[in-house]
Amino acid sequence: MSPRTSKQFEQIRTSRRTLIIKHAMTLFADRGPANVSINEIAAAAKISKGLMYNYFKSKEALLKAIILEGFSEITEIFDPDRDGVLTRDELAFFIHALFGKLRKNKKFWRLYFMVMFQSQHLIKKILTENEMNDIAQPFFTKLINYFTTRKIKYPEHELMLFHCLMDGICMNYSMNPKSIDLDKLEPLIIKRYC
Amino acid sequence: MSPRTSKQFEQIRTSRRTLIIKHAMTLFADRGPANVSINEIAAAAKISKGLMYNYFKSKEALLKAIILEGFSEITEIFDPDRDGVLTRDELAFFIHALFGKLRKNKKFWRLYFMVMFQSQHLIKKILTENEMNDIAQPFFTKLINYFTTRKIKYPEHELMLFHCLMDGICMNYSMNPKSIDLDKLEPLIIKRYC
Amino acid sequence: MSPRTSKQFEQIRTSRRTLIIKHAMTLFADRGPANVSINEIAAAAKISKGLMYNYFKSKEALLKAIILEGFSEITEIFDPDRDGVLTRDELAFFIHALFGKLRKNKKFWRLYFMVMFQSQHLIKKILTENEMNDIAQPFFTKLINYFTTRKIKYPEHELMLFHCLMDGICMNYSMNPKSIDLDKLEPLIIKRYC
Amino acid sequence: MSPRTSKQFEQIRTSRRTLIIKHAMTLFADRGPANVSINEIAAAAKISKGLMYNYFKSKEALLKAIILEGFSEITEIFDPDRDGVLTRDELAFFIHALFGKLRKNKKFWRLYFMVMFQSQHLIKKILTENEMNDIAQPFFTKLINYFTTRKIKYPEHELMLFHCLMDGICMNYSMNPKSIDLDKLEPLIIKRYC
DNA sequence: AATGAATGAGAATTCATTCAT
DNA sequence: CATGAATGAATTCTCATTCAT
Repeated sequence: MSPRTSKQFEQIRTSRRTLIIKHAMTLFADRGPANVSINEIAAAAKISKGLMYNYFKSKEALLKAIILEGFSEITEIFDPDRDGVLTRDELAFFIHALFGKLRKNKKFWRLYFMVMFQSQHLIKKILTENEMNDIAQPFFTKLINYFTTRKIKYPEHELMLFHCLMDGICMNYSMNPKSIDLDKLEPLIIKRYC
Repeated sequence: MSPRTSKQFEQIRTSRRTLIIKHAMTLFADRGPANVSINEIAAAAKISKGLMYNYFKSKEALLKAIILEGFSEITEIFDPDRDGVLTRDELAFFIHALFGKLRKNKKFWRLYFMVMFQSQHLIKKILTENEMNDIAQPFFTKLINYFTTRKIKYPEHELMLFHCLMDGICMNYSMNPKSIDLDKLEPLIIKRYC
Repeated sequence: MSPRTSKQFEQIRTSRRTLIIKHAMTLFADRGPANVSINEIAAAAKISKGLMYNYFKSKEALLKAIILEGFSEITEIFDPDRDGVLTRDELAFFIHALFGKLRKNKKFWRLYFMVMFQSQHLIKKILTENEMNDIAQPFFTKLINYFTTRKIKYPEHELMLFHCLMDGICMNYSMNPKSIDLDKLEPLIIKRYC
Repeated sequence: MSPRTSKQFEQIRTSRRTLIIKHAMTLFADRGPANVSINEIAAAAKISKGLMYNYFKSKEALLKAIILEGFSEITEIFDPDRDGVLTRDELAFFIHALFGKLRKNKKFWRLYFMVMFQSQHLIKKILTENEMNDIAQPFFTKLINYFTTRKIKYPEHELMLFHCLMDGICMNYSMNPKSIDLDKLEPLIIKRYC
């Protein structure tokens, strides 16, 4: 057998990393990061405790990585924007896309809310790195324009309401999917806002 | 010297208990129950670790006590209703009262959401004891009637939206009060729903 | 009502002391001294923790008192003996008396064996105080004479056997009374040795 | 450097386990399990507290392991017997073997009696697992036959006496070896019973 | 790269004992 | 004499992290 090439090593590293993140996320989301030990994560991912530290330098680093990974998945939906204007269809698409992500990543959302409430200092560090604001802010600005254009009296307040509604849906759905019927809610919201 | 009367002991116990709860709630809400040690709570309350256990038989019991105490404060707002019908004014009052509680008990709400996400098994035990459902359910039923009467097409979905909106507001406000302008939102919501 | 005389106080003290000892012995014997807290004893005796310390200056002192009290009950049977000779009837009576005490004080015997095994240092202190040896030794000497007179070849070894047999019976009976039929054993032993 | 093989790890584990058990048994036997802290055991074995828990998941588990280990050593003597009959020689051998074990494992016997008295619930759990009864019972049955064959009037009572005598010897010898001259007792007992 | 033995700081909890009243 | 609030040392146990191999 020929020795593995560095490319093959690279592939092993990447897939193993993904594996660790996958298992850690499930455990973290189910029981809270504080209640999951490195041991358990290693066991779930079928690697040794020591190797874990080869991939993530600490438990906090692992959590950060998971949050960041999840963010990039989710922040994509704020992305499009050729011009600077938000159309009805674009907003409808955003809502649709958001709900799609939510359905697909229930577990991540649950973890995200957990961390959000539990250790804001951590989240803030991550948010800065990720420049969350830079991503969401333009979208919010466009939403305000959108509401202004549609003669909404207090567009910033409308934005708040929209934002809180979305948060409430994400929170409730990620915590207890059965309590929220996303399929029914989606058209209702689109009808109301678009 | 005559021994202390049982009434004196009771006073001591009550005030100490309140003291512990006060400090524990602040710490729990700020950093999450899992990240606060009994030691820290005792230090904050300026009592010995041992005394903590004289008042609460475990950390979990302390958390439960705090949650229950907070609940009883909050569930009052679901209360009134002589007849079985919800009027516009009553709904407006409910929204007003809810926001009032929210403003007053930011810390508790933050803790509540935390626990909600972190340890649903715990919350479920408490909720059962507290018969949360028995309290909120009738209100939800009345809200559905309310929407039906007002010719809303899908009253249950409207309820979901209302519920999520309120949750989103409570969540965002308790986490970061500056991000939400309750005073502006209140009339807007009342106007929309009442 | 006239104030209590010092004699009345004396009576209160004595009966309370007895009460504490009674409850403590039961608890100690059932679960082992190390697994019973002062709190529990006080609760069982329906007095306050503080008062306990008025009667016994420490947990160890309480245990000592119990052991001593029990000893004096039991060592009585070694007592009689005007002359220096042990007759058949006297030995038979001793065996009978020993079994009588055993039946009556199962709990104490259990505790005694416990303490014996667990903290010999403690027992030794007590034994010295009580001059256990001074009490049992003359009896053992007489038993040796007794065996010698009856042409037993190795009287000291016979003593050992007798001693071990009695210990074995006491131990088994106190630990699990149902496993030993004292009523049947008594005549058998008397027949063998007297 | 190549990583350690699993066989090497196994060797480490076995030797460490033995080491811990050895030190723990000495300490437990000397002062009683309840009066020995994990700290002390770890110190005696010159390992860290944490490592103890890598080998035994709790103090109780450690105690169980010690008791079980000791049992298997001791219950061997109840073993042989092709046919169902106990001969004089076999009984003599049993007595000899028992005393041999006793001499060799004084410490364990002391611990065994301690645990027996202190926490019967624990012992019962272990005894069940170990099927102590299944081991001793057949032997007892054979002893009864043995006594019956030899025209002993009340064979079950004779068994009781034999049993108590043996217990008494084991107890006294394990507690204070100097008080019992096993070498002299052995032939006496064999002469009497065989 | 991989393993899991080993560490040690720190967490929750218990409890004998003291002491103000 | 009586009470029980209060203390603090000790105990069991957990777990992130390190490191020899």
